[in-house]
Amino acid sequence: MVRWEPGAQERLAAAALELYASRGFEQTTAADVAQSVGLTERTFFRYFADKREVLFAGQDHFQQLFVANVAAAPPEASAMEAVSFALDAAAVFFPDERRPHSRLRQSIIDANPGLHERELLKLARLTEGMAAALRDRGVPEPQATLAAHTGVTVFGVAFRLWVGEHEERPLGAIEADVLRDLQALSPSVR
Amino acid sequence: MVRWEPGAQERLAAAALELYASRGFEQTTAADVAQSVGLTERTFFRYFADKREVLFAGQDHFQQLFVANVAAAPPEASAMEAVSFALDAAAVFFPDERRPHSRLRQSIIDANPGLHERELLKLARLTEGMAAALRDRGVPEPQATLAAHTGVTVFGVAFRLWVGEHEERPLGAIEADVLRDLQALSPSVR
DNA sequence: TCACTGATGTCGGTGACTGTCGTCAGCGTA
DNA sequence: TACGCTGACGACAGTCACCGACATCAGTGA
Repeated sequence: MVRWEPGAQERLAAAALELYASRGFEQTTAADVAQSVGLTERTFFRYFADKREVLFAGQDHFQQLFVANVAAAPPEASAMEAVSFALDAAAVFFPDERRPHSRLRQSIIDANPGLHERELLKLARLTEGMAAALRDRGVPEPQATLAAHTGVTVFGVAFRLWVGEHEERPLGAIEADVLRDLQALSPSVR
Repeated sequence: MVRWEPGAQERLAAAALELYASRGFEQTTAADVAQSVGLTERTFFRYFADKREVLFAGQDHFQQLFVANVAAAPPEASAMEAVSFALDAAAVFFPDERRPHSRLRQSIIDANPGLHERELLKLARLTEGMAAALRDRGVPEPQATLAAHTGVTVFGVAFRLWVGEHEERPLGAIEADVLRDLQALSPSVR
């Protein structure tokens, strides 16, 4: 007989999503989440640095993939072309089957400023990772940072559209449209 | 005889900056800050929603000015030209005399992830405000959001350079350079 | 058989934040 | 002059996020 059920981290993450969605983030204590899967508050904080972080587990994996595709772009590709490669990877990471889950998660985040704040931090880390990967490709500063910001902005705007109600296009198609809109913006300066 | 010294909020903000800088943000309690200016912890939280917010008082004023300049751009100006107007306003808000203070403040923020998180939230609010102002000018979505992101990115990157050591150019000059670098990036896609 | 490991529980503490109520100088008003 | 009101603050108690230290014990390998 096993002493504890396996997969504590996954069970905690699933329970947190459910409770945050039903009761609200602030109305749910870390102890509530832990107790709902037969664990203690202390164990919750062993797996997650804080109460918000539980919604962002797996983010590291996504970032790794996103950034890896910058490095995987052909050597002769320009900075923005490499960014475009990474956007393709992002679209693969979020297939349509994942949309309902992403929508629920996003609704929780949107309902709480603190969670929105954490989401922005994750996007900032994504930007930094991407800028570093571009620098590794030989892109100088500040172009590397600017291209990374551009890529993450396109991803962010496209993702928000993707999880929006009534939206049915796949993420990749939305990204392409957003990127086109962005390019149409620049020439109008000066 | 006055019952209390006036300017409680300003005294608290100044004391917080000083203590966060000397002892570190985490090593300073809200009670420490309050006590150092003869007030109680409770009063600290009457003026500031949380311990981080004290470093971002005045941000509203900046945002107001930034956004107002989008609206003040000539009616025939394009989205990116209106953004460029706002960037000019930002440069006026941060004259060179302000640089030492900004540098100190930034060093505190950079030393703490939680403060960095809050800074990102402020920049996101700036982006939202700017997007709304652009929409008021008749710019459609997602162009309004994209132009706003672009503007805030340029401001953010330029500001970071401005507070960097050895940097002596005024903010406006840096902004112009960054904007030029950004524009040079786009044509390379597709 | 036994030492050891690793995941978890237990306990106690700190500090961020909040609701509520009491206090009192200054001010207007009769 | 007396009186009542208001606004800024203090006092107090409570909740909860988070953390350090130590105990527990099933499983594992020698």
